[in-house]
Amino acid sequence: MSKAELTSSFVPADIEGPLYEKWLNAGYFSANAKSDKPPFTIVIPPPNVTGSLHIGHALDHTLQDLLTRMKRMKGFEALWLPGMDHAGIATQNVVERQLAAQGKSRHDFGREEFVKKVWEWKAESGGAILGQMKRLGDSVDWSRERFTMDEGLSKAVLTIFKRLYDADLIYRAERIINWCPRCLTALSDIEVEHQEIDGEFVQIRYGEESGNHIWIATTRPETMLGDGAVAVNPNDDRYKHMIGTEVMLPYVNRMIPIIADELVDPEFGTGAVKVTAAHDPNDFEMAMRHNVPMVVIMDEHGVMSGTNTQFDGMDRFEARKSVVEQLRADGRIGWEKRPYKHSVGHCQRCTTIVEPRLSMQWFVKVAPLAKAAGDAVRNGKVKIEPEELAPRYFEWVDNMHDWCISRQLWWGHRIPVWYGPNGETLVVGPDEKAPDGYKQDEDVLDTWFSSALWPFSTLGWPETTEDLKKFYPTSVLVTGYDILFFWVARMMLFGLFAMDGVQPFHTIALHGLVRDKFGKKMSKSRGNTVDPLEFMDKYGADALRFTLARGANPGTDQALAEEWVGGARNFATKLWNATRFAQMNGAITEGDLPSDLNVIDRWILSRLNETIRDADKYFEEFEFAKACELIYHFAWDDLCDWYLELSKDALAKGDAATTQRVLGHVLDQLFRLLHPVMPFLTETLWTSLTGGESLVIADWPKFDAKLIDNKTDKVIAQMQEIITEVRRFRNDQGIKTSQKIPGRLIVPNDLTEYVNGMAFLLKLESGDFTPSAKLEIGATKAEFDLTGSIDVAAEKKRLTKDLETAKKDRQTAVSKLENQGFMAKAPENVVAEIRERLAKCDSDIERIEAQLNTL
RNA sequence: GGACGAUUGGCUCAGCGGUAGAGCACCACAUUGACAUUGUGGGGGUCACUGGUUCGAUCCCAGUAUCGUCCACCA
Repeated sequence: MSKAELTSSFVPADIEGPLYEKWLNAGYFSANAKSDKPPFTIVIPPPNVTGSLHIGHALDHTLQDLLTRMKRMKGFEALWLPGMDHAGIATQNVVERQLAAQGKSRHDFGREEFVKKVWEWKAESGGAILGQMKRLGDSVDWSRERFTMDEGLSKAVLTIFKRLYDADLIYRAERIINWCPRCLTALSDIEVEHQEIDGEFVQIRYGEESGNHIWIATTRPETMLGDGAVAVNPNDDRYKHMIGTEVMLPYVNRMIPIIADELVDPEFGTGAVKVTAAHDPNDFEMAMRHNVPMVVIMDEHGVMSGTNTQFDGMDRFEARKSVVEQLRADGRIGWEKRPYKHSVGHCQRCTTIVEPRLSMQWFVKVAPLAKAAGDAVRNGKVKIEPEELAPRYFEWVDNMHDWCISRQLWWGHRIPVWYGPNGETLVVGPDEKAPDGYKQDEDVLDTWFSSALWPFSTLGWPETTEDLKKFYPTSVLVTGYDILFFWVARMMLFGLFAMDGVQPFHTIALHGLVRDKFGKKMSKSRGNTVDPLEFMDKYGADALRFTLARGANPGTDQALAEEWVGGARNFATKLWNATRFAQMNGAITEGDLPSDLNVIDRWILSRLNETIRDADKYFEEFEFAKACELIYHFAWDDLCDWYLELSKDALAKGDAATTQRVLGHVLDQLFRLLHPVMPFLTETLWTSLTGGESLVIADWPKFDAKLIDNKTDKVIAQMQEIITEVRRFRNDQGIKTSQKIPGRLIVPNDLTEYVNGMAFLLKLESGDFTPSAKLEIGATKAEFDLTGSIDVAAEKKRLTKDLETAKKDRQTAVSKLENQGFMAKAPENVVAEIRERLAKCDSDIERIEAQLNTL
């Protein structure tokens, strides 16, 4: 391939699409497997179903793709396990919302037709979101994409269901579950979000004042209609005598017993608790212990029903008000606390307040599964990065309640249980059929039930496929900590169970969430969301990727502002122009590195190798932010600001084969190192510079210890100091940057070779002149002819300031060296360093004072 | 009520037992031939507070305060 000259000084806006097509068509993403290394498999979360790319997905995707690209360059066969799942509430909600906009509901279609409709919509939006993800430059071989809803993976769902059922780990029972009256389905515990709300807390009297009566306190007065008992603590002296007696429940006119249960906290409220067994999990527990009747008083919409009171037909919140009013009118209310802050569960999807409700559901018995999932991390089979997040995982896994897996939706995997005409129950596995006359359970499975199968179902399980043998267990799961419980922990539960104790992945790498520029959570209602597509349009996919990767400290949220993306775009431009400069100056990318390297060459090669070594380490440790920071500063500061600048003189003279080769080498390696983060840009620059086929299939840069040369740091630091000082002097004297002035540098021996280079940068013209100003920078002297008079005041000000600083620094050093404790206990190198510092301060002070005197 | 984390320049965040860092923002100057999506120079922080350990603490320890997140059956 020939080298292509870069013409414009800006990165073209349209490199992404064509490049991605090129990679795809060339088969780079699937064809570069090198078999001498174990496969690197990465599990990726199913994209959301909102139909557009969310910034969180962009982050996920960027990091996953980054690792994949790096591993491929390192010679691993790196595989993504992509797919689309989300067979759950979210998907159904979206479609139902669309139907509602047309004044229709799913019931206008019937189950079969509705499911078909969701499929159509899903294919469309799924395709859209995949397209958007591709714009980020993913290196997925999408030919392996699988839908868990398709036949093959339904098989996995059937298989695991039957296995769990046969192992007594799935059961059906009537329990209190979280019910969303809007989505009309059961929810698992983690699909419920608890929020503090302003509620009420009221004291209510059961029974007549004249007779046996008791004051209870509740935040949910309307549920009194379903009370089956009142509970008190058995050791509560106030109520001991009442235990076993009965009180009259108002309106319902039923006598309910007063029972004793340890669960009741005598300190709280009145110390007497109403027991609404069918609408509260605690009450349900107590009711089970004491045989209290369970009365359901609401229908699935949260409307009061079946109480045979005037409240039937009222919405639950309306009923609450109404019940209190009636009680008040009847003199049954004691104190009322309003507002009363307490925590109430909301449906994660639609924010409706969840109604605990007694109903028949399917559950996974999690205790043994969760134990294994916890142990896998405890015994090191699976590592959580960063490890600070492990306690969260343990807390959840070790205290998990049984998982309600049935959903009263139409979209999803139907529960594979069939009921016979005589009450038979039959679990139908794959390749089995229920007998005629049997009817399938109407409910579908929780999304996460099938998502939990991801690491192996996408590889063909339950068949023992070649893929499964090769790629399971997978290597790394990269995802946000927000779905640690939803998805990650569930994959652990099922993976360990289905695969006979083999973990689904060895590392869980958790990143944080993307927040707005002030670190606030993004939300539509707050209006502070950002659109990744918009940023990609404006600044390019690479700029977005770089921004996200640069902000990705493990497990930590990152603030994202448009300015940061702009900054990343600037970085891209910088690299672009550095490459143009290299091309214009004949950078060479072939052949061995020359042996006649000067100190500047040795320095940049040393810095390059340090950067390769450290950035590689950081990438491997999922420290993306650190790796990016390192590369950024190497590229911009070391390479562009110093190496290129210091090389200009030599390059301008046209006798710089060594510099040309070193420059070509450094850029070549830099682009390899940066490729996983900025694939499009580096591909363009690298192929243009080297004429290579593609960076995607190039080798990862190799750290070369022989090129580390720390002695060069000191020399370069000296040169940097000289240049900075002279520039500062020029600046203080008001000399234009572009203006050449007569001047010369008198440097110590080790710098003589670079005098011309420095003078070139500082726009100093040698020749005969009478110095009108002098500077001393360490062992270097600088002399200038400023023709006119120099600005004495400015120079004095500067020197005085420097003098003060030097004196202060000197004092610090002196007091340390005079400190006997320090001298006795501090390590030698530290003492030596302080001594050096003192010496430098002394000479600085002497020099500055001398200069001041001459002014 | 538990768990985890945070508190560092105007903003967002790194960092570290040995004279405080970045990006952006700010001020001044500059249209120089890689780059104004730039360059050069500059200003700005007693590293939340209080104790302790240490020759030395922004860093380690304890406590306090504030904030954030997650978990939890407080009616």
